[in-house]
Amino acid sequence: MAALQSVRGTHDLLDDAVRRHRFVEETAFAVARRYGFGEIVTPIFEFTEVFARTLGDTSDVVTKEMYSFTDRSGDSLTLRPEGTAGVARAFVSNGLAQSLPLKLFYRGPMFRHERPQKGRQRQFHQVGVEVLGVESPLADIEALALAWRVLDALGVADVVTLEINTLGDGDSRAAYRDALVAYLSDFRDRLSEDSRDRLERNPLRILDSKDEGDRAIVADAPRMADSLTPAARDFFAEVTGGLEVLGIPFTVNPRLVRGLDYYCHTAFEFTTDALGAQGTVLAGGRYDGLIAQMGGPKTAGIGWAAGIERLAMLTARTPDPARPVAVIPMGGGDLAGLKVAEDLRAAGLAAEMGFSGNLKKRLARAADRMNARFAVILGEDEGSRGAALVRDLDTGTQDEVPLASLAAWLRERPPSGR
RNA sequence: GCGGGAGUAGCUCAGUCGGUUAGAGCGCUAGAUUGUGGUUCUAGAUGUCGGGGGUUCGAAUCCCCUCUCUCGCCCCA
Repeated sequence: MAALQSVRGTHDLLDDAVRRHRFVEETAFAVARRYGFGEIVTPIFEFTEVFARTLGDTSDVVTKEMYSFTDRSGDSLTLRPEGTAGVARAFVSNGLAQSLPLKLFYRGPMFRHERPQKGRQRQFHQVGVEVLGVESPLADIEALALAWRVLDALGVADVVTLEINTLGDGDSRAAYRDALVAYLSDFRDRLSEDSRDRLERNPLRILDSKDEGDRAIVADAPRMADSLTPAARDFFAEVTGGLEVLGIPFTVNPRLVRGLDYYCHTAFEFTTDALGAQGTVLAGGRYDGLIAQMGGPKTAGIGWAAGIERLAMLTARTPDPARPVAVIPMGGGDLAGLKVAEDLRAAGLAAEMGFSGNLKKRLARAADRMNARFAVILGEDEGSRGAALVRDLDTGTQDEVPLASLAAWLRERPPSGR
């Protein structure tokens, strides 16, 4: 291993990257709050069974991507690869069935041992929401509306498309799976190697194979829609109908399948073609059986998760950092300058000191690097009158302001955007 | 996990018949200039040439291994 470097697939966030990251996170939560969501924070690691049991034995996440380790007590623990399992576990652990319905927002790091690519890291970050205890498709519609509003608030709604499908209820899914396997088995020899494997483990996944040959075979395969029970069909119709009422654009993609076992009924993905191979930016679906499967009371659930890094790469809107006041002491009065800066900070203003170079250079730095709106010049002349010279770096005008009222003066003139 | 491409200063890169002390631009630091703006000028600092091994009198340059990034597959946010 060369010198000092971060672990493969992990990255430091610096300056702009941090700001973009937080912007995505805060924007998502701000919008979620408008929909009545509260925040939940769960540990970033759990007992391995929490993930193994909920995600399904056949999923790639469980079979080859988990960061698992044995701790000093001999327990097998795993860094969370996704958020829903932990939230579901917390729901059961804390007896939250008493508090239904619940609308929960979460954010934080996730870990998957995958080969890194652009938009794919081993430690990445998600924001996500879960709605628990609402069986009605209204919850699906609201969750999708929230997703749409978040993407819109981030300024990425126009480069993203919503694809949606139904996986049906348990009966629908079992019937469809049988029909699909029966059909595909006839073409077994012509399927790609990957898909022959999928035929055993997860036949639905063959539907969205990228292999040309597979696609030709799949084109004539039986369709999920034909296997849906009337109830499942009605459910999906209500979801799509709701999206139309709310004016949220979408396309039905009958081949859309979700990777994790716990999904049923509604499945959806917001994708973009601006990110290379990792086009999915936000995805989720309904998981009515999950909590019961974990040993809790039968509880409906729907949720989604979005990749913060992927969204951060898409969003052009990064808010500028707050513009500070630049305090520039002259005549060697550095400590006096520090005192003035300290008073401004105590009054709630952002203040930075400009120490080095002559006045000309200090002003240039204040305007350029610090992006300050005002420079407070502490000169000897003004100092003798108990005042400072405040220069507006945007307009070039300056006023002499008594030190006693400096903070109040500045507060009346909040720094505008860059 | 599989297959392709790439790694030289903080950033973008030049450096290929193997040949002294490895370069440029930008950025950084300081000065010109302790009292008025992003320009300019001058000076300066910084590299285990991703890491390890090998070939050679001599390796940033050729060979092997490895690490990381990147593109695609698998899969996913």
